[in-house]
Amino acid sequence: MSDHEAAGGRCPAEPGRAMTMKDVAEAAGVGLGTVSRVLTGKGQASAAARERVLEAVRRLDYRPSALGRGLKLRRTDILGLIVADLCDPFYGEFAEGVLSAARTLGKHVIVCAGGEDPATEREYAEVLLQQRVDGVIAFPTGGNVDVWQGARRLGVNVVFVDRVVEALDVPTLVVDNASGSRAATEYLLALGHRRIGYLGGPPGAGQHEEGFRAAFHAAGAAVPEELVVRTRPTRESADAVALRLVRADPAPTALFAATSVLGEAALRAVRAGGLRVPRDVSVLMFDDAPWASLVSPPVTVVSRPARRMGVEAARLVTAAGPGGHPVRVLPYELVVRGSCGPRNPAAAPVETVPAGAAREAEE
Amino acid sequence: MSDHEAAGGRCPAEPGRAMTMKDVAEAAGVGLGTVSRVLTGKGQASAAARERVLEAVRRLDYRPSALGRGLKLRRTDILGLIVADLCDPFYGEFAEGVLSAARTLGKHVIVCAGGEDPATEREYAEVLLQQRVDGVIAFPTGGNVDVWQGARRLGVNVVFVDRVVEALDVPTLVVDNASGSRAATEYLLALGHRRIGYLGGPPGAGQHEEGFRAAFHAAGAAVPEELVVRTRPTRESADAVALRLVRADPAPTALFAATSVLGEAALRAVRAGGLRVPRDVSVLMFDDAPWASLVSPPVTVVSRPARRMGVEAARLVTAAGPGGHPVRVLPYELVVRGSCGPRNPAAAPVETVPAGAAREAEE
DNA sequence: CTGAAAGCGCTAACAA
DNA sequence: TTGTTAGCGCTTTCAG
Repeated sequence: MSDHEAAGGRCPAEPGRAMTMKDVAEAAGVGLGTVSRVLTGKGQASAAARERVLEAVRRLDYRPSALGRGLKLRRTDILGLIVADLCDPFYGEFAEGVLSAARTLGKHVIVCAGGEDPATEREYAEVLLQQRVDGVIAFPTGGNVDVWQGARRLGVNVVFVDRVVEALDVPTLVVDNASGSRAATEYLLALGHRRIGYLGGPPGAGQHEEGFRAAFHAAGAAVPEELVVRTRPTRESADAVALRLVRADPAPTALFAATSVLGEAALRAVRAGGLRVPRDVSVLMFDDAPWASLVSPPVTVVSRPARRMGVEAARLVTAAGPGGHPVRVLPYELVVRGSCGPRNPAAAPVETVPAGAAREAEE
Repeated sequence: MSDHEAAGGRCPAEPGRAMTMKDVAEAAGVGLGTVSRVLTGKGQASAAARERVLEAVRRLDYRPSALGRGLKLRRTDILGLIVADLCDPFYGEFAEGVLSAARTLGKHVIVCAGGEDPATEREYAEVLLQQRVDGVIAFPTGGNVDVWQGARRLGVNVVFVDRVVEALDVPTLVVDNASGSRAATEYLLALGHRRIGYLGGPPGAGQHEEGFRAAFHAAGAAVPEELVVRTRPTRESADAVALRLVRADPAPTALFAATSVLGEAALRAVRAGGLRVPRDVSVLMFDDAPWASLVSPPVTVVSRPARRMGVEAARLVTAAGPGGHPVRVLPYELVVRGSCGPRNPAAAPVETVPAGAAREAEE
């Protein structure tokens, strides 16, 4: 009705209405179908017609609309990705892997960062479904069962990463966080540590705590409950909690962090407390962040193949249909570096100043 | 033609055809328009009708299709984001800012990581335009002028970040990298350094090198050309180049890295060479990566407000129309920590083995 | 080989 | 207030 002036668009940079396939057809003097055939490559078209169409496309600077196409094809070539926090190098690398694999698969990725919050997860999942993405890759919080079920009904493939959700029969890609945490904790235990502080994320974010506890139980030792703390995955919150941990009264002799962001916090807290690693306190964390080998001493970590996980997830979600194993387990690796040492009972209350001076200051 | 069996979909988790607004209308016993009015909130509807519609929506687990909506509205509520590398904490934080701002603006973000490559940039930009995103935020490589012009013609808002492209009149958000680099270099120069190694990204990725050179010129000193190197932004490539830099014959007494990923490489190279920071070599880099203050000594950096830049960019691209300043400059900050010290002429060629042994080895 | 036409799911204008 | 209708831009039969 108000489309009359749209015909002769030739201004070089005005937000005039976008060219459509119909415009191209007219400009090329062919039918709509011919244009489509030429552009999609499906179906035949005479060399002459093809040339005229291509010429018109060039002249009009035509770009097909993925909207029209998607509506017709019931396929958007878009993937959804829900991670906790792009600032965490693990998720950064994972996302990079997804993006890179998606690219070779001819897909694009809508990325959502939802910070382990079920309500946010619901919101994002809902939005992705409405976008009719071809698939979504998510680090599930464990909730929102209904939404995830709705996905399958809409024909949207879902792949979960890092956590298995029992209530849902969704293909899942994990590293065995529980085992990794257990192995790490056992390593610390073997070094003689008993007062090991555990710094974890919100409940549901991995199985680290279970592994931590399992190691203690297997060793017949009691879990130091007052040293087991969880925090939201922000640097501020993590710092506060880590500081509390380090200052616990019978101080911990080792710290285990469930993510590298929490590991950072642990290290900062240790420094703030004037403690030395590993002499005063050992530190161990999940994920081999690039900086882990840069600090001194380099941090002993449980390494997960982040990028590869991203690549695999993208492939999995694209290889439609419930084919094969519902949960695939990728290997972790305990990379021993220099941040963990034997517990030293002799070290007593650490004295950073001569004993005499310290007493002097108190008097 | 083959749509006959789609009517009575009630299987709980089959990929049956998605519900449409028409289905809802029928189930609720109202017209299509009424459903739309209720769901969009625009226009009137009796309480009775509204209730029946909502009920039907719930029963059918209906989710509106953003495709149909977008086609009609000529608006997708999707933003495109093109960064170089999500593994670089700067881009990670930037992306986090974009995502977070987009969320409050009711937009979603398709993220593309293109590694500073013009060809890849073109591919991504093209794709985003075809998706008819509402806007795109990009760290431009400088090329692909035609595509970016096409964007405006399609009514797609574009915002550039970090680099101004003279040939294009696009709203741009930058930190003055040239000034920041110059200030940093002057700092090094003031410390007495002359043999400063420059480790940069591909040409076009920021104005760091210009600033580096400007500082030398202003000081009347000659740029040590053999110490100015550029690399692709991958860790492998960066490591190789950094190593070469450190091993240059009259060795550099200071290193300036244009990104934190390059800074990592510099540090690794320094360690590999058995050198100590800042005694043997000073190190300075762009971007206050979280690990910068964690290593010892903590790294002196030029800090840019990554997250805030992301937030601003998202706002800018959403606040349609060419309103206001075409290029907005955000402040950087030189954060002096412990990785830079005065040049020590007395230190002579560093000898990690006794001089005699060295000669011995040569003979 | 090619043009015409139907329809994907939605919104908005119009008529009732 | 509400139902009907006309497209948004594309792919895909189906005739010609």
